[in-house]
Amino acid sequence: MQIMSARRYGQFCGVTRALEIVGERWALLIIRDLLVSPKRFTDLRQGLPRIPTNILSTRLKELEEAGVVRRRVLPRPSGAVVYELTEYGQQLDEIVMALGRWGAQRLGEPGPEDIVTEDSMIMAMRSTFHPEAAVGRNVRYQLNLGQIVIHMDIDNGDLQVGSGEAEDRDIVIEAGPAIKALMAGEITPDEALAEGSVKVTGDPDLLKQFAETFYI
Amino acid sequence: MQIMSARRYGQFCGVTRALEIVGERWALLIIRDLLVSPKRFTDLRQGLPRIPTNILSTRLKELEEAGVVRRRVLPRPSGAVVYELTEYGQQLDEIVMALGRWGAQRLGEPGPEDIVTEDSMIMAMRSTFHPEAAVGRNVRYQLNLGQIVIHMDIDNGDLQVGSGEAEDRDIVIEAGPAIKALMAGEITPDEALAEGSVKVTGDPDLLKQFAETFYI
DNA sequence: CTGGATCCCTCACGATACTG
DNA sequence: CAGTATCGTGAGGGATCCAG
Repeated sequence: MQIMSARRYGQFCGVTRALEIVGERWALLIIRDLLVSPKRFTDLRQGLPRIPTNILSTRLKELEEAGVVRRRVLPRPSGAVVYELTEYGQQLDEIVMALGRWGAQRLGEPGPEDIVTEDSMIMAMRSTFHPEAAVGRNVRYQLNLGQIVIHMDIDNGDLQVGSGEAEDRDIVIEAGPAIKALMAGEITPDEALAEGSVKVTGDPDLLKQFAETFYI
Repeated sequence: MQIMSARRYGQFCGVTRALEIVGERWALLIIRDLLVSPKRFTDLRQGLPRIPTNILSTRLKELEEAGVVRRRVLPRPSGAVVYELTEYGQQLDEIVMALGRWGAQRLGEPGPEDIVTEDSMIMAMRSTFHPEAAVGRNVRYQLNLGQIVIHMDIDNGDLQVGSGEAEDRDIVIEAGPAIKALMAGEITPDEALAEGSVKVTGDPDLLKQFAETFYI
């Protein structure tokens, strides 16, 4: 008789159950990246450079078993394996974004070893979007952070965030970690431009609109 | 120079930061219980019987350091030590409730070792409350689950959940794990009463109202 | 090259005993 | 009551290897 998996909490409770499913180390970060798009094993590794492959492998199996992730083999000739969230897994979208907003309040300066990934930025932009500031507007932002390029398309107040350059962009914002200071209200758009920590190509007023639309 | 704490994820990201703060094992369960009320060390142990005391001790220190929990010594003559959430910690309320709703969808039958605690039930009732089903209503439910007795007071559509018996209660609901089956829609109130897995003292129609107000 | 499996090592966690 | 001390175990970290 199986006494009790040591990793269980021994309570009949929703929170407890949730943590047994996605509370293990790395699990919610895998889900964060899969919320952006389905991915191959190697793509997940790139988005989480410090995860050991055996842990990634184990987590994917556990999440698949729990019905959070689905492993899918693409049809020939590709034959590639992709991992994607089930509908149940997609339900974590709001929770992961809320956690991101909560944690962002304690993001100080990036450490020397800290990296920024494309998927984490896409989720960050989605989670800090304030629809009430964008009602009825149409704008296309492109954001360059070193190698990372993403775009935010606001169509009639609706947000779409994606990888790569924006088509017909209204403004290109180029920044480093200062983008967080700007979005956290630690500096104003004017200050950011003045000190050169944020550069724009296009109407600088759009940077103000940006900061009023995306903030913690 | 401190290279990097092994427990860090090495990313400059809100989700990552959040998980570094509350992602360790047991942390969110401690917070779940503190969301209900401030507690002493021993109270926390009772609500989390399987937590080793050194882990509880360590987590409390980490959470205090992160500004999530505050350790407070009550004034004389009590002199007791209580742990309570800071305002930053309170912000986890919605997240913990959302996790509870998400995990509750995968709560099967309770295992032989599974226990139910008062605080977890209080959070479960808060998180499954559907205000739109209670607008303008005034009801006082008492819920007995073995030793555990809690009450839900709906005052003009507003919910307050607390420990112990309800004053001027309209109905006492007595149940076991079947309360979850009822709230998950796996059985109807009529079936629950018919098979005896739920018993009521008071108007049985109030049990239907209950199931329409509190559900996953 | 993708998608892992395997190995070894370390440290966080778990169980229990003990103390101011 | 409110924790600390001790020690064993297993999950996680890191490197390497392997099959398709």
